[in-house]
Amino acid sequence: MAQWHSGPVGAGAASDEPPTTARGSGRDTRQRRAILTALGQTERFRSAQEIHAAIRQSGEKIGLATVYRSLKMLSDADEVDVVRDEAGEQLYRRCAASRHHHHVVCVSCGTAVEVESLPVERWAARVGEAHGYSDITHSLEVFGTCARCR
Amino acid sequence: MAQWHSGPVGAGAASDEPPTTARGSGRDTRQRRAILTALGQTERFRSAQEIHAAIRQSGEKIGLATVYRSLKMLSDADEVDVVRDEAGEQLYRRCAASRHHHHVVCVSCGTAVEVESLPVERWAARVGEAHGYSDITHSLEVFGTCARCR
DNA sequence: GTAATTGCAAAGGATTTGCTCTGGT
DNA sequence: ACCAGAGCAAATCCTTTGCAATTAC
Repeated sequence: MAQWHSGPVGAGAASDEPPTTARGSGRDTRQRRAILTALGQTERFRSAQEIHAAIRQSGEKIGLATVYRSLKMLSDADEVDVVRDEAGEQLYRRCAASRHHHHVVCVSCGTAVEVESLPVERWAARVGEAHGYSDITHSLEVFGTCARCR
Repeated sequence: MAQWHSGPVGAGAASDEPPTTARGSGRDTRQRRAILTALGQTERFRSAQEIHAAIRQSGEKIGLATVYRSLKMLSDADEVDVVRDEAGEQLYRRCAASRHHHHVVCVSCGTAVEVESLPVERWAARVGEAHGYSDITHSLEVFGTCARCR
């Protein structure tokens, strides 16, 4: 119940290796690989359930809880970005940038592009402090309809 | 399941009358008045459950579903602003401004101040369009610890 | 009188968790 | 061997809904 926000949602991690490599995130299991592969196959933000369904359709057998647990680990490790759709559902996507950034997300298909803006970052910090707040963070996402969905 | 964002969360409505007046939002019932009164008593963002508890503690009898339904109507009518905390729970607050605006929210107590920024609005529109998206909207909230909670 | 509102309680839906089993190292 | 990780089902938790009983107008 009403626990307050403690940090910005979303960040990212760079990746040179094939998306099927697990790296620092725990053991190298078949399921973990399947999830990383699935994440690497699209630039769309998808829900845990969609990702789970996609993996199953590819023939892999995997439990929903495993998908949730893995996505949690990956997001905690900043290896995937997370946004919430209007319904409050969490959506995941693998990001290229490792630095702080935001997204322009298609409201129709979830396809997103990464963007950054120093001016906005500064604006948030300045406004927060100007009102007497400290430890300023912010959440920001831009939504719209992408060219393909128009 | 993954329904995409369709509009910005939060707006507001002006109010000259006492916060206990219902105005255009449906019938004037005891419960509706209690909710508006509760909303008028704080500038903190609170969950439907917290508001429900607050009303009950004040002696009024009211059902949780009624609180949810009323808050939904009020937010649809832009009479209350809504934000989501980190857990995805929806939090409500009555806002003074009727124009589009954002908030600096205390991560500890939920107290918020309204802010606006044309530069950021423009930035969002420009960036979205620059990437080929149309019908641009955005969600933005600034978080921090307020002076009283420091 | 009539339609909007309320109140429960049940239903929903996303996410988490308990616990045992399996497989990586 | 050891223990992280996987499976599955049950449990959470916020929020919505069905439906009969009320109540505003």
